[in-house]
Amino acid sequence: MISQKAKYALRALIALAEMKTASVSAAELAQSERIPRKFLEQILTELKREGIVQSRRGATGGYSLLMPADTITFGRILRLIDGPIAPLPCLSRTAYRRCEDCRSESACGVRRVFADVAISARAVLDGATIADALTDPSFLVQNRLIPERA
Amino acid sequence: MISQKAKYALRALIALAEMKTASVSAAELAQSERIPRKFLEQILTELKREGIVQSRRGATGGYSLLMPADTITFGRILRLIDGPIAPLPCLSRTAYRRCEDCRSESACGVRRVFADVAISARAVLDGATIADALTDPSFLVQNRLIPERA
DNA sequence: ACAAAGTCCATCGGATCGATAGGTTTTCAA
DNA sequence: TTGAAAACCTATCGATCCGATGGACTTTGT
Repeated sequence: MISQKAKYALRALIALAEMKTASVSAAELAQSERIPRKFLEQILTELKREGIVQSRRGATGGYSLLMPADTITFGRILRLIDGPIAPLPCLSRTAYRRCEDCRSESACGVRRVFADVAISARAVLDGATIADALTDPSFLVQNRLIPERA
Repeated sequence: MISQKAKYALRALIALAEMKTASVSAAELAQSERIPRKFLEQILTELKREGIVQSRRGATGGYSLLMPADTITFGRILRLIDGPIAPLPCLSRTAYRRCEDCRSESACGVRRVFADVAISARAVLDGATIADALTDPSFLVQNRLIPERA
């Protein structure tokens, strides 16, 4: 199960991608997406630090995407918010950690099985982008973000 | 990330499958697998309640598999110990729950992407069994639990 | 100057995780 | 028949995480 926070982050990015307007305030975004405002602010700040989102302070300030929606992968957001995608620490590429009590990594049957899970999960999550998740299909076609939905 | 408890459960089952002897005490199993004994007892009790493992009480008591190792899937153990495999509650087959704040399930872009993750994760986990994870390959061949390792 | 908005940091209640502890019941063997 | 070994049951614990809230501060446009 992914965290609520990661869901919020993804939905916020999708909403930002759908907005034509230059920027949206956290308050507006919170209301339209039904996300607790202060919590959303934290999330957006993280996304900003990652360089995914841009902010402008002061009155008329707000947030906007800093990169094209079809270059922001689910995998990147998930790793940022929830940590490694791999189901075992010893299978993470981005945050490898040896399993404390494991005798031999190469002989570990549990690891062998979960390696397959990790591979396929990564394939999906590093392949899917915010653009793939936009709610209005006509938007996708109009903007040529995806060729067509398979 | 799967829980430590699920890892213990899988390792315990693998160890039980590898044992030729009729039954093993929790204490022995705990020592050989380096799992906290009392914690392991809880796990084995759960596995027993599920009908995966058998127990005999009293002196000379212990645990043994109640079904062939190649019929015990990773998916089953994971669901028992860690809960649903699906990354979103609204994608779980075994424990479906609507996402509280979701407007429309069918229009949810996040859901669409994670549906693919769920499908592939299930394919792997419901396909892999304890027999697939046994450490000693010769055991597998000898007992014809798998034809050969791909 | 003031209001609106982002930023920073602390805290909080509740849940979960990993484990430990102690007592009870069953069983076997001496 | 009694004592040890083992499963079984329930409670509790400390640490961490999760989801969220609050307040103080800074920046910015009008």
